[in-house]
Amino acid sequence: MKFVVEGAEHSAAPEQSCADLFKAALSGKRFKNTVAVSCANELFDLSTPLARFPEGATLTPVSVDDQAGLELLRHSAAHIMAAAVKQLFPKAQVTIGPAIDNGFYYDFDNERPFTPEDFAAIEAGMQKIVAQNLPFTRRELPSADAVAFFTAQGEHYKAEIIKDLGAEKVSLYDLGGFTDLCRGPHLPHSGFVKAFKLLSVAGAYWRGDEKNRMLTRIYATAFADEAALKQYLHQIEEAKKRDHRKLGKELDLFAFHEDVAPGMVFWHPKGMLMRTILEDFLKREHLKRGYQLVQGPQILRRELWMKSGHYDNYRENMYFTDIEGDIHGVKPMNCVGHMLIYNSALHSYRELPVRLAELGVVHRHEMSGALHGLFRVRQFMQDDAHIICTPEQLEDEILGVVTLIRDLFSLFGFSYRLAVATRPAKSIGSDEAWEKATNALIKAMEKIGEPIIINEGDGAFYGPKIDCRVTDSLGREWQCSTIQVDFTLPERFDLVYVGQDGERHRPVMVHRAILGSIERFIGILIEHCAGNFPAWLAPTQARLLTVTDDQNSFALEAAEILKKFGIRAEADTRNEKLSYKVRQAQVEKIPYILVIGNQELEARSVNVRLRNGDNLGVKTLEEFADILRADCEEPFKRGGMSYSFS
RNA sequence: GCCCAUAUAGCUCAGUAGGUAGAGCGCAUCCUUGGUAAGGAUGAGGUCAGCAGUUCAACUCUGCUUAUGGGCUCCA
Repeated sequence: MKFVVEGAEHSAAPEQSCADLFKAALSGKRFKNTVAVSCANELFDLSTPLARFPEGATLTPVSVDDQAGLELLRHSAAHIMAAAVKQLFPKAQVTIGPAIDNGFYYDFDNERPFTPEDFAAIEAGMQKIVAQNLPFTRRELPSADAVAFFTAQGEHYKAEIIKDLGAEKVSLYDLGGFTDLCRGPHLPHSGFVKAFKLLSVAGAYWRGDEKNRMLTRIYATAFADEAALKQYLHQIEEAKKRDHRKLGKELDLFAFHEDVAPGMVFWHPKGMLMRTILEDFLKREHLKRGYQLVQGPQILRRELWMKSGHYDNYRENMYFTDIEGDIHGVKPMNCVGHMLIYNSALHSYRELPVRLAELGVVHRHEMSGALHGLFRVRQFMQDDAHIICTPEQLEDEILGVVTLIRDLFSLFGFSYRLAVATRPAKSIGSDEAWEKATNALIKAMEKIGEPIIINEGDGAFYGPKIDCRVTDSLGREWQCSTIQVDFTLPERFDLVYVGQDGERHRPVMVHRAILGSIERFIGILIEHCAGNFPAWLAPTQARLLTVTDDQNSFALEAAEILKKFGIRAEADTRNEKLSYKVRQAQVEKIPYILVIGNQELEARSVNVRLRNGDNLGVKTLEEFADILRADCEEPFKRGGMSYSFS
């Protein structure tokens, strides 16, 4: 038989394996790293007989250095872990163990949950298996036989999986004395797993369903060499350094008082200042774009939540309070307030679109286990707005919102992806309304030149939506913005407008939030820039440091002058060495450090040092103000926006 | 809500066969007036998360509660 390997034709007997073919076709070094074969986008074991492939097929070697090879290595490492666990804990049942981003896991059902104290023993067991270079051998069995096989071994989860698969036959992989149900492919032998580490244990429901038994999941990672593992562990450490919870404390931005208000933020002066600058900017930007700022009450009577449907669908996430025997609900969303504001007058088609915006504080009772720093809190502010328009205006309105998304995220240096979510199986509204609205969303994205990604059936039950995922500087994705067309609320609240024909018509209503939760966004921003906030947002923009007490009065005077320029400046006149003050300002990540010694004092100027250590030399206060102003304005130019100093 | 781990000074952490606690940073006072990432001395600071139990004795062991961390589930 003939095959194409790396562009060249090779022939081999059909009973030979891919390994035989590659051994002849590849250099020794290349062959040594080859762990699998790829043919027509499908992966196979290296031991697969050539007869399995069609004459003339292109067989691509998969190296352990490839992404695909690494995934395969991790999957095999999961089997090795399961084998080691079974040796140590024969009563433990194995379930599933896939490769994931950055590693792998395996879920076990043991009489007692595993703990990190078990790691050393399990790792030692894995090391033994790795050292033996045990082969992964594939065999196929009729499903019924496989069920009998696993049942006899007491592996009831495996038997259940096979039954649910409903296939005629299944493949099994043997590794030493351990057999696992698996599609494969796997490494030729366990010796390829040169570096691995168990990372954590976690509870995980069988099949991800909370009604099922909770299994013990062991998270781990594996690499083809020790250096890659070390680098990965180092990367985890680096990511921890920019954890917003850690930086929030270090930079004194915010804190939690878990004993009195779990899941709710106490904003300290610096954090609140930053927040205020951000909110202020958002408000101005919304006004510029034709939104009207409004504000509804924080608590509203239960009857209203019944009308809106929140009482039926969202009650368990809401807080309620009894006021003179009347149950009131704390708002989990801002919609209803905006509906009432719209309905306070009869609107003409001439007034549409009405865009009501609110930096609204909402409360949602998140489950205790779900709370996570600023990312998941129980009280937060949304940059929320509701657009009420005619069906014809919908496309332009969506375009406006998508443009705002583009401008705001590029301001912070995030990249983002938009996706349209279409009608789910369970939903309300007419086909025509769904189709019209979905098309408007897609057309608006086309107009602005965004790639069209469709998430079929992922819309809300009440309407289609556009979701936005932003990517931060570490390459992590976050769901922030959402644009949702809503077919229910206009009905429930009987929203109308008077058309040109004098008749009453039902408007279209759109919910939208850009940054989403302000708390969460600030958390993301902190990690995105590692606490090095852009100059326009930094709580302290410049700190004046004196070399000796002799410069103190000028430093205080200079700080006042800079404040008059609209700069957030402060003087550090403490009796400490300059290097000590520099270090502290640096640790606080203050964008500009202004040093004043006798030289600068004489010239009534400052020596400008940047947070990255660069020195811009001696500048007058006016010159420095210009530098800082330009630095603040720079990011706004990207979105064609402007930021004015107060 | 579920599984595992954790809870010691304002912060970061150490500690003890079970005999009521330490360091560094920060803070205060003093000395020092020093040119770009930590000058020195002295001092103040803790009901060892909360509640119960075992014990002559609990920060330490046990149970419960609360919260936090890592996950699962949830996020109409």
